[in-house]
Amino acid sequence: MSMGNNYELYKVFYWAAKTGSLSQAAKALYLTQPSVSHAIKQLEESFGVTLFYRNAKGVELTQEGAVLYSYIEQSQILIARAEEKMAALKNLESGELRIGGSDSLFKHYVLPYLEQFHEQHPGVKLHLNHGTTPEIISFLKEGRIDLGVVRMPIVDPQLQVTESFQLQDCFVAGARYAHLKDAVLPLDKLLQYPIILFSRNSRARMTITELFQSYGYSIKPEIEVGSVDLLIEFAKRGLGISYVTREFVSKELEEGSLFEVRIDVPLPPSHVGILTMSNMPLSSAASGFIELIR
Amino acid sequence: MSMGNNYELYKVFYWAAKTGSLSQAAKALYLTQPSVSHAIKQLEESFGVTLFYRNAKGVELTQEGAVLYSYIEQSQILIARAEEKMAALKNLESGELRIGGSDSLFKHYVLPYLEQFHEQHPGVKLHLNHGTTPEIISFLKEGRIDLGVVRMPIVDPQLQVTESFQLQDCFVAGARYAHLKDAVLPLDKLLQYPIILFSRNSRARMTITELFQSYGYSIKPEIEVGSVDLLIEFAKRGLGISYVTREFVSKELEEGSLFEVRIDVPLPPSHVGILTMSNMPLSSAASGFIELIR
DNA sequence: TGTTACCCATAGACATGGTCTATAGCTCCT
DNA sequence: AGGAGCTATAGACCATGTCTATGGGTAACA
Repeated sequence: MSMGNNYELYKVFYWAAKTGSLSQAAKALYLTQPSVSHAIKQLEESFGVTLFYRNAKGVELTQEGAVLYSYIEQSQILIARAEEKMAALKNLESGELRIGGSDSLFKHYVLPYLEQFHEQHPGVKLHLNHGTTPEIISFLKEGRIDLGVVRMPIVDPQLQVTESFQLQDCFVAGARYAHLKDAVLPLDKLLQYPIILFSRNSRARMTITELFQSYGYSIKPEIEVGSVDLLIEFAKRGLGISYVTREFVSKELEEGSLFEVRIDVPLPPSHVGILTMSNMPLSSAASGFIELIR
Repeated sequence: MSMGNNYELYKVFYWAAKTGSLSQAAKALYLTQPSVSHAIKQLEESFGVTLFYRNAKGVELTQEGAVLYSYIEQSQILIARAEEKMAALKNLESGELRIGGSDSLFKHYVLPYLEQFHEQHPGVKLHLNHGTTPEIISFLKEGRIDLGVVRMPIVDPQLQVTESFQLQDCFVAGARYAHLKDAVLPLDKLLQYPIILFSRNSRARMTITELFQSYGYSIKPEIEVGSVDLLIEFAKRGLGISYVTREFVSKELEEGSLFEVRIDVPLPPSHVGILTMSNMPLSSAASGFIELIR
């Protein structure tokens, strides 16, 4: 018989050596004693060496057997650890979840889910990567994140999109423009006021620009800011009318520091989608999180 | 599917991960690609986790797969080492050989074989334990030595005896008794000279005492010494006639510093035997050595 | 000195499951 | 568009790992 064993035999050998008894090993492995006996014999024949002394009380390692055991023991322990670890990964007791998205989506939309997820699965490490939608898509394709949270629509055959939530953008203003509180403004009226928009090429910015163009107007911001927080802050201080996602200013709307400025055309809702790579399996953590979010 | 895998699957997983290709793994393991594909799928199902991303170029570990690999790689390396080591043990490139025997037998009989064995198998460590025959037998039964080299006869059902060599005891004297060189002495004549015997309860001492008794004489040594070397030395210096093993004084007999004192009754030859435990398998080193010695 | 009770070894029957061939689908490259 | 990689799937087959039944041996104990 040649080298290149059935590794299964090592498991049997390990238990036989560990328990000092073929019968005990058989019990531990849910086998019968003859099976174990046969397995050990196979190993011995494959090595051309006797591994155990057999006596009336059980078995005992020979010199050669002891040498083999010193290696196999470590090997088996590693495998046992591996199996534990895999179970932990599957049960979300360990592992990591890497999410990409914009800061504002994280803060106002993803955060509560992340908190809940982290509470349920404290063993899973969280990695957040923020960036614009195109950046997030790159991250995904490079395998740097497991899933991305971005605004719809996204069309990319490589990406799997799960729509998960609807957001409504709107115009808001602070106390200085209190007289607009109950008005419904036509677009041209609105444009007479200073407008504050997000400066970067965000989905929302593109949407509102296109909307005004479709009605024959061109919306040009008085102020451009780089973060949603500033958008809100500037509106509060009366520097103009901000175009923001309503869900992100719900607190301000409630407490009255901001109010919505209605206009006479419908603003299309925007959808938030969860992006994953199509044809690429999800990690347990990622699929667990997506399940939670829906 | 539950935990407690066929460890054979890990071997397949290892090669798939290592080569980054199920087809390559199949080649390495002398399997077909579908077998490997099936094996990986089994592992994945057993863990409830995807281990590889499949793409047109081959496969790539997922997060979970990478975790598994970090454990399995070590485990497989250990097994590979174990298999190498076992082959080395079998081929006597490593291991150890523990022999018990009396100093004189080592020096005059075992040593040449040991030298030859060591030359052929320099990787095998040698351990020599000297002691009397009963001590050697104890060592054997305690498992402290692999084989013992002692004088026959030995009767012990637990021991396996291989007779290997015949020795002839005889009386020798030095220059001072040169006049006895060509004589053949009757026993009573011999007893008029001072006799030097080994002091301990050796097989040789018992044999000669019994021999004289069977002829109605009692042999009482003038001098008792504790080693064969002293037995030889005292005879050389003319302190008396020593009873020694002829083969141990072959050098002295040749160079003429000692000569044999013949007597008129035949001295029975004694046999050297190799003792091993019966019903206990021999180590490769031990059986290799026994094979050499015969 | 039987008797019991535990070991391990062996033989032979059986069925599981690992391996194969054949085939299809996919992606990348020319 | 065609070819050459890759992996997945389906289904057949038989090797081999597992079982039951049995035997022999040793240790403990009455």
